[in-house]
Amino acid sequence: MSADALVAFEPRKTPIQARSTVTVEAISQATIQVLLSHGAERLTTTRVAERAGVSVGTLYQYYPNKQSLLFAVLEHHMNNVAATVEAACERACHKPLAEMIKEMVEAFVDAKMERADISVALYRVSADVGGPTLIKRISQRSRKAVEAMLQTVPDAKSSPDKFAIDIMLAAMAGAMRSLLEAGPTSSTVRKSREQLVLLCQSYMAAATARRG
Amino acid sequence: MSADALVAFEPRKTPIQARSTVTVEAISQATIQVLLSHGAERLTTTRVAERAGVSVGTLYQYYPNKQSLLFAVLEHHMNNVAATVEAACERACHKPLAEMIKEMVEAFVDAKMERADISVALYRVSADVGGPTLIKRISQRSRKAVEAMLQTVPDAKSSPDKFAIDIMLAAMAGAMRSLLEAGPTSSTVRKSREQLVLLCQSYMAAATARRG
DNA sequence: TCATTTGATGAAGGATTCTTCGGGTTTGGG
DNA sequence: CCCAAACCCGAAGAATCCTTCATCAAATGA
Repeated sequence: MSADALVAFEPRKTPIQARSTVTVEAISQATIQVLLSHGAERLTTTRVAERAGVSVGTLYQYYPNKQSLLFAVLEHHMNNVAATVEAACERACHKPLAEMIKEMVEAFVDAKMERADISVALYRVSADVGGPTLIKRISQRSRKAVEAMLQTVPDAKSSPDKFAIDIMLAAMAGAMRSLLEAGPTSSTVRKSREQLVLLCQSYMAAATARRG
Repeated sequence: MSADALVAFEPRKTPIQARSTVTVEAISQATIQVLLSHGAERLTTTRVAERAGVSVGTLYQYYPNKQSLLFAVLEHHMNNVAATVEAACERACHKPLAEMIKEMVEAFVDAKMERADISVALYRVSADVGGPTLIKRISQRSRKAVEAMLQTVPDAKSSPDKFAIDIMLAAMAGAMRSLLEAGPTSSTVRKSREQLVLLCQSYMAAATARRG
């Protein structure tokens, strides 16, 4: 899935009148609902249109194909998580390293858990919709946010390099995925949350020491 | 995908004569080759049979459906990686903690890289074939191996609990997935390998200290 | 050798889904 | 009020693909 292959998922037409704006939003919501109620396997364009209360033809006026439906939802979800992480990073600037990491990780976990059902459903379709490409693009945003945050640590040691941050984020996201796909209880979520914090804290501390 | 849903992927008939053993193996190999050359999207039972040099009917005599083809390949691949990790754990018993982790992580990374192309292709189909369920089952094997290894650390501190080990393995696997899907260069692989070691080492050290 | 079991064939049935397009409806400005 | 643009409709085209089953071939072993 090359980067420019994503153009095949871009909207076909932009809503102009208020009427169509509502329609597009309804289709987007219907996509999520069908995904949750019927599963990715049995998500059809007809079913989504039906659920949205419009006809298939209307759907195809705004989304060029079935994949673009899921792509839009995936993109929105990931942007949402990335924004949450970025916000946490800004809030945590100038605090001690351990606290920075804690806030960032907890923000991520909480954002994912907020919509755990959607997260799990999207894992399933991610691959068919340019997920990896999208991930590359969006995780860079998070990486930069974390990087900026780390450069404000009070203690003036040098901070970990880009590579280490990428590893940390990938590890965090990967562990979270495992957790979500296993169907976590509120107890395991709580424990995972703190363990994930510890994981990232100890790695960042180690990566910092190495270079400092 | 519940655990007992996996029965739908189990072989339909077991080869008895040598002739059919060859056939089944050919089909399995053909599945991988079609997966790599045509992609998961365009992997059809007919194409696999064609590639294997048999007819579709023959294919269906041993595999109950299309998914079972991919399931078999996925299962084989994961068993292979798990076995490699287990072997590394046994070799690393009684060594210092840091070295244990190093050998385990490196064994995992190397096993994945050995068949990087297959790994990436399987990530794509994993979800459609009971991947998460299979992962749960097989990652338990790795967890137990690591657990056993950790109980032989010379230094007599208490070792991390099951939960921490699960987190570590999930993080390791998740980071590796990110790496593979990004299409790594030999340089990034080398760096990732050592960073992943550091990640797991520092986490295990921290988790041990907490409880010790 | 011959009957029985095992293995292989591949055309065709059956089902599903994506996507288009010709035609009707609504909106909003002039 | 009127018209062009925006919007919506949904039956039908077109393309795939999965899976079966009746039939033929090969192997086994008694």
